[in-house]
Amino acid sequence: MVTIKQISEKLHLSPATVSRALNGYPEVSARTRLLVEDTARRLNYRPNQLAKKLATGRSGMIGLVLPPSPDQSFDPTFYDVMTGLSRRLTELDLDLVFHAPVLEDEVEPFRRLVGKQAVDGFIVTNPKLSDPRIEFLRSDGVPFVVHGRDASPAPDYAFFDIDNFRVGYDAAKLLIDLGHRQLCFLNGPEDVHFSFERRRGFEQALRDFGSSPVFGTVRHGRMTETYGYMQALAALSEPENARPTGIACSSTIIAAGAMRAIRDKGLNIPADVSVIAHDDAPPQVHAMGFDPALTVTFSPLRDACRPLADILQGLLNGDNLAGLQVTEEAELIVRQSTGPSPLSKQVQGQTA
Amino acid sequence: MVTIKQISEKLHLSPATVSRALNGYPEVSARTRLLVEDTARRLNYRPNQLAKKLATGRSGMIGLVLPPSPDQSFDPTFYDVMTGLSRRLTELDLDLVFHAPVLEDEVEPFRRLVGKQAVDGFIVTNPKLSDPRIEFLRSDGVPFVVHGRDASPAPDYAFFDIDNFRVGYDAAKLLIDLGHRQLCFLNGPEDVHFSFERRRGFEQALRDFGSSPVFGTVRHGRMTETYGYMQALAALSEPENARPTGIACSSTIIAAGAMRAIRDKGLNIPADVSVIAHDDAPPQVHAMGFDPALTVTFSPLRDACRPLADILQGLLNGDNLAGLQVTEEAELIVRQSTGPSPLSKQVQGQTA
DNA sequence: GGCTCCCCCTAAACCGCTTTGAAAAACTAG
DNA sequence: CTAGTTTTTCAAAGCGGTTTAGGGGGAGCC
Repeated sequence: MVTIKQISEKLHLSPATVSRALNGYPEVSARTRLLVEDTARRLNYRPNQLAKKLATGRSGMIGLVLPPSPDQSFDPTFYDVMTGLSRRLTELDLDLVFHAPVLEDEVEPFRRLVGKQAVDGFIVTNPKLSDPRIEFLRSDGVPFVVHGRDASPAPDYAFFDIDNFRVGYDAAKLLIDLGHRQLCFLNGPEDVHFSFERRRGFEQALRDFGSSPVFGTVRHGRMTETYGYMQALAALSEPENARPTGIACSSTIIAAGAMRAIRDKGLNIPADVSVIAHDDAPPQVHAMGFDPALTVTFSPLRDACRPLADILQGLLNGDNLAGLQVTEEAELIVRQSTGPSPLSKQVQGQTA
Repeated sequence: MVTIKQISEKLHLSPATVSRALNGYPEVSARTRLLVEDTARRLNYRPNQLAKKLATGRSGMIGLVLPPSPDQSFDPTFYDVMTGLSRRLTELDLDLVFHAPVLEDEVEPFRRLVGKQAVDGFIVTNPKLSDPRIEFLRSDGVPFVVHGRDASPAPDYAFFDIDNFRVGYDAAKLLIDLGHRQLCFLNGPEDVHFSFERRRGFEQALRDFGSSPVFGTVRHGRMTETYGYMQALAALSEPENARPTGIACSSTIIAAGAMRAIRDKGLNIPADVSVIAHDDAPPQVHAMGFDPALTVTFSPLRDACRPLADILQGLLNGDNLAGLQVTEEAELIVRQSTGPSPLSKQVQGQTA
């Protein structure tokens, strides 16, 4: 392995100058810089990361801990985040160190990594409404950025989130605008912030557009196809006057289940029942291809990776927190799975 | 952060002694050692990993690169490996640094990590028959262990694999013993070693037990439910005399598809068609619950993680290669998805 | 008492890089 | 030509550990 010292000797320069030249410091002449850069290249010099890190006090490692999962199954969205994150961090010359917690203690990997001084910061995914990992990192003063957020009304940490209130709001609004008066929202788990926000948005829309009364029920659960199927089936089995004509889903996977249930009931989409979902574009489900094409609020998870990485870097550079709390809007894309309520003739006048 | 120097000053000892005491070197008195250990604990001393690594020349990091996937979808088995590996490596005080390649170049992440001197070794998963990653690492002299192996008849690297020849052989043998004379093998992709080996085993069994002629076709493809469904459907649509009564599958996911196809054809399992699969126990599919219970060759992926990690550690310690090439047997578990051939009366005499 | 031996410990070098403080070199101005 | 700046370079001190070479002092032996 070729070191800075070797280069300096070869060039009759001091290691200090070589280091400066390679790291773009101004106090080195252009000629010397070129010379150094050239020899470094020719000698195929690679700075020893460890030495660099020891000297600078930065490890260049970012901790990523697999979020705890209720059953031991895998959250496919995490995979998406992980790969996207890795790619972006690589560009920033940071590395991802991955840990899977032993199930009992979700904080332990963080404690361990912090104790070892092995990482400069963390990315926290799938935060709970009240999350012990966030609590720990905050109290320990370790830099971290959250994908999503916890329940605190004004978080004092860096995060990247989408406007989940709007997701719920827009879904409900669209359905209401189409004349639907009996809605059902198949939301995510009850203990995560995004579900909470979407529910708030959903219910706010019910209130805002309730010139004629609109009814909506919200159901919570793990976002699986089965959950979507079962809950939609249950909703559609209600007596006629409580049966939803518009179903909002917190994920495309849920929507897949819901649509299956609708069909099993002998109903048509969107003639009898409209379906809208939030789509964060997990590749598995995208490939599925919905028929009819699904109306969604759209915000690809992968798109979150770049900001997440960049926010973290900002954090490490000591940037102001204000710029490191990002909330993005999801895009409403209307396709064929939503249409006017089958009962809309009765209420059209009131809506318009 | 408390350092060795602080401890040494507090105790009026030299840093050298403290270092020795903490690392269990013999040339330090029992009394001193206890003293040092005790103060270290009280002061909550954590050795700086970077400094340690710089001094010892070991980074304590293991590289894990997401294997390239033909489409961009996720191989759920990789997740299993990743978590299991992380847990075991944590016990060995090693950390996993994760990289996702940009799609064009699967070797690049390795080159990068090696260049940065960021890792002590690699775990390579999903090897191809001829694999550029293995090629690179070998030529570069970096320690690595392969989960599976490539096509070389006598690999000169460390690996952990299951006896895939036997997997194919046992599956065919079981079906043949049950009187089946027309078999079909829905194997994995053509360009991976395990498929190749299983096919070899499968075909060997056909030859070994061919006192009465046995026919078997082997199909290759990506191991998805759809693949299983399509291929099984195709096989079952053959003219009567070429229609398989026993289907072997390279994974439980394939089997799920195959079983669906069998049912769609109005056939019964195992009365009309027997199904056997290889089961590496990915949690997603396990949960699925087969009906009838699936006969399998069994070897959980998770079980591979511990040996993989241990082999790698052996490698880093300079152990002899011979002990670091491990092939394990899969276990044959006969359940309800296999039964005598519906045509067995005709051939029973010849088999017994 | 003098000698060796062993045990326990220390001083100092080292890992490869960064960074501070100061000196040398190269300009600029008077 | 000298004094004063500015630019460029260097020596040396870290970063926090490990490790080598060596030293003090008590025990054992003659």
